[in-house]
Amino acid sequence: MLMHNPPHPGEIIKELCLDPLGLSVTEAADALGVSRKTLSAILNGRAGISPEMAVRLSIAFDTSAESWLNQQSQYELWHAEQLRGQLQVRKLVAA
Amino acid sequence: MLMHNPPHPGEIIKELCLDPLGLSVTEAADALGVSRKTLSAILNGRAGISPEMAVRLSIAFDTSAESWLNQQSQYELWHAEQLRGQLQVRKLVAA
DNA sequence: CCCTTGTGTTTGAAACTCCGAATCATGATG
DNA sequence: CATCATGATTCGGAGTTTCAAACACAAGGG
Repeated sequence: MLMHNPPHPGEIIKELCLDPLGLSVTEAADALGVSRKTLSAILNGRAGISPEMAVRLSIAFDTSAESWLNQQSQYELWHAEQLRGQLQVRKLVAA
Repeated sequence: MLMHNPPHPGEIIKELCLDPLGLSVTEAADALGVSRKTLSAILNGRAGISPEMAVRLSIAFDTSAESWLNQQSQYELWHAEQLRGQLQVRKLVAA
């Protein structure tokens, strides 16, 4: 079922972008053009990756904005899927 | 560059789900378990597809929640990309 | 003609999220 | 001890998703 609880994208940013370059939160936030608080919240999973933030990440780290946004989507979707059984929805098309 | 302004996902829902089945906004909203207002806002592009709504759509129309959420992401990303040049971001990795 | 019913949309309010400025707590340096 | 940098937290503002209620509009029935 592949029901593995995915890590929040901020964890990925830290491990994949900040740590390898030895960047502090302050340095990275400054480069990204956002406040330390904003980046800190993302790294600690208290904020998601907004579309604008995805573009910022893509510029600073030469990656694809789409991949960051998709990771965020997958993370949010996993949590929404946990509620699938509780949603009162009527099927309109045969399974 | 494929810079085609993408339609908001609500338009897709209407054309791909409601219209083929001859469903009214009222009927579809009722089946999805949300208010008419909520669905109306989505169809008219004044609201996005939330993760929970993506799961609702996947149940009612036997589709993948991921595809709906990805369409929403792509739509938001396109708008964010329009601001790419205005963002004050410093490259941390060589292009 | 008026009244009811059904349609889609809009208004008003509550809850939530992302963000910056300011503040706090911690640890290092002089 | 005092100072400073770092990361996290609190406070407030702006935007978004949601519902309940009310709105405008059309189509029929009395």
